Amino acid sequence: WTRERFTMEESLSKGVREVFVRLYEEGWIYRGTRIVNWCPRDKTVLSDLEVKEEKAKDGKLYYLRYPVRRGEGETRGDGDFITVATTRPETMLGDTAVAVNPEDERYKNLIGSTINLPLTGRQIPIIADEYVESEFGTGAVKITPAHDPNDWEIGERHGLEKLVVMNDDATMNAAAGEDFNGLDRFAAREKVVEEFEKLGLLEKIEDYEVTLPHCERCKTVIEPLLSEQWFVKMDEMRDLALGLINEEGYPHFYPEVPHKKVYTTWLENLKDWTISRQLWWGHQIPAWYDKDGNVFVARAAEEAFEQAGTSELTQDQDVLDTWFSSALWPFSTLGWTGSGEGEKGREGERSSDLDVFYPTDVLVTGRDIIFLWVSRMVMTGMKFMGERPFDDVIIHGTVLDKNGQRMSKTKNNGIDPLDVFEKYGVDATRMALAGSATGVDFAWRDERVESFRNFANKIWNATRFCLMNADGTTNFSLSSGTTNFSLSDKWILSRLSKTSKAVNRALETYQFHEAVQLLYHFFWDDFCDWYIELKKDEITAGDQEATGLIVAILEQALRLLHPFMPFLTEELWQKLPGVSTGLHNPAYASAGQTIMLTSFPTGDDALIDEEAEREMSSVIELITKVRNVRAEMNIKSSDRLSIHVAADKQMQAVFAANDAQIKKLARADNIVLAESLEVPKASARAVLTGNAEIAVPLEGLIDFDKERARLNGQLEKLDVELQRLNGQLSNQNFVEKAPEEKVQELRDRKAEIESQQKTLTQNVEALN
RNA sequence: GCCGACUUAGCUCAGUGGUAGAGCACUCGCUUCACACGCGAUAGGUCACAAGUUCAAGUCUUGUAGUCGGCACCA
Repeated sequence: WTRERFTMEESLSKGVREVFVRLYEEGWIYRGTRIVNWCPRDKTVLSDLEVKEEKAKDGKLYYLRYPVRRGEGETRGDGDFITVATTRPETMLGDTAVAVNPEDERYKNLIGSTINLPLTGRQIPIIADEYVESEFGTGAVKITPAHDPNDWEIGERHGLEKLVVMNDDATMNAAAGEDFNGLDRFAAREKVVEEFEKLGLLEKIEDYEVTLPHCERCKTVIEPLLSEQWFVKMDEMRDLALGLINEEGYPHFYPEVPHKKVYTTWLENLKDWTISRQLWWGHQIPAWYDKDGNVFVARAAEEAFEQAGTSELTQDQDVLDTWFSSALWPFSTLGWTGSGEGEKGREGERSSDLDVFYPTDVLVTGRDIIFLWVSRMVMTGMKFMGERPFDDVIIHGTVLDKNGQRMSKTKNNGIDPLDVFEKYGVDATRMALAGSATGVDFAWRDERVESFRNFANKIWNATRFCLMNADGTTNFSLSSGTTNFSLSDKWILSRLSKTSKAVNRALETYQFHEAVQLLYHFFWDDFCDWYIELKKDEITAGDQEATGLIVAILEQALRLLHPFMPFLTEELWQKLPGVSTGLHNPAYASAGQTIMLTSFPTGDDALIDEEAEREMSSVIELITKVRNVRAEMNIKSSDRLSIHVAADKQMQAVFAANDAQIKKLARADNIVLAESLEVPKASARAVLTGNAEIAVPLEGLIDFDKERARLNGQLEKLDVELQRLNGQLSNQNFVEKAPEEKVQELRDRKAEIESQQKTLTQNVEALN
């Protein structure tokens, strides 16, 4: 927080003025009169990016007849009109020409003629311009250079007068004529149409689907208006950004599709950037004017006075587009002011933040500001730092409402994050969002946050359990007592290491949802549902070694979870016995004790134990099968069972070593291990992977029909899989062309299924 | 008009050419002493549609439909 920055503070403002002056001096910033996007309500100019196109409800196309003049002061006969079509009839008051395509046979003989422009008493020429498409409308276009960007360009080409007929609030001005002066643009539109009708010059009105530009902020229809503003020339800026992405591939977009292409295409078609705004809030433009209107661009008033040789100057009242200062963010926040302070690579100076941190690694943002912000940071970074501002850009999805609609104030379908925090907690919200960060838009679901609230509660309770018996436990380390590790210890350490490695891999490529899933399932399924349950007896009995180990594993898990659930994990970590600054990354050994400064676990290859994972799978499978028997046969949990297991010597040894844990979790009184089963007919049966078999004697409890149905259900499932395997294995092409490993894998699986089917079939027959 | 993405369980979404997954919801059972915000066991799929490539397609190619997004034009 010592580096908190705000673009309006002095240091950053200094950078803004520096950049403005330098770009002005190089001719990359200029002041000019152009057709701009004007919001008549906010009374400011807007950049193209702040204008949103929306379909108009009742668009109309008006066909207006302009009388063609025959001789001095008179028009031709009744039929001598040229008809133009327009969606904005009021702009005809500012027309200074009518244009037709030079090749259009209908109008060829009229080129060079003059029109008596109705309602104005003005006379305007008919000109020829390639821009006009003969097929569109009537093939004749009214030209209003001061109120339409395309018309303005035609006006430039033909040296037409640029007649401004509107005020800055979109009312008509005196140039529009006495009858229209002061009328709002839409009232003027109606009046123009009425007048044309009266004159018999309104040919027709057609319904017409039209999209209109709206002010992004206030939704008012934008008026294209001739206005003097400040612009950044984009030719060189665009080339800097295009060169970077085309030649060096920076920035890397995550996900690359579709953002890289959209970004590149936008750059290729870029027009100049309007940077002045008629607003109160912002960086005031560092330009001063003398009484004759001469411009002095300077870093400060004194510098302008010096240039002008007078202090009789007034500063430009306009401010800069907010994105102008934001465009400098990657270096202005690191101390760059252009004056040399804090800048890179200056010999003899101590290393500055700019030296250390620029270029940055990654920018995280939404796609709606790729053009507004990301592209401009790239441009100014290249221009003023000489290198890219960041390597990677993560574009995350947009949060939609529960119906998949974008949230908006007008629809009132937004959610208040503070309400969500209040209801489910900040950590749950954070993890729910991280778990949704796939780059794709996603619908907001309270239930999803709720599930992570439940997860947070799970972590809290698991920690509580570990701490209940941890009094006096101070010595914990994953490597302590290595020789005494039980199967479940080796298994959980292997799972922890694999999870750590996978989480790191996921984070390296910004797969946050993947990291969230890994951690959720490691903590809940592996650690809570299995490991804690397996170790419960040892821990509640006060086994110090077991407690030390479980605390060590918990401590690692909390570190892994910390970036996703910072408050909860810090709170719990502080409560763990034996935590100290000794666990910090060595660079922070002297800081106050906090989980924030511990190293992020990377996993330990030495702890990965495939054999332990295989053996543990067998134990889990055994317990699950017995639980299934219990559930399907409706055996009360208070009824203790006896479990008979037939397995090879190796598996017998595994089950024997975990006898106590199996009894506890399967709620059994004893386990009989042997090469083959010798049990009464009234037993429920199941098969395990690896040719093992179990039976649970249920004298007086078994329902033979139900057991038959249960076993047949399992047989059916196996049969479905077997059919598929047979299909593949009988395909000669598969056997010949698929990798040998894959073929062998299927053959092994087929053998496994056939063995299990054989056993299950015998079991069913034994029930008869 | 141009470009792009998406379409997988009831809902919201993951999914790396090789046995389709999660959370929530649903069904059944459980006062098992960390947690009912819980535990245990199930059920639920024509991976939008059609063709193609491949031994093998949710995954690659093409087309179609629908949904959404971006850009442009709009006399």
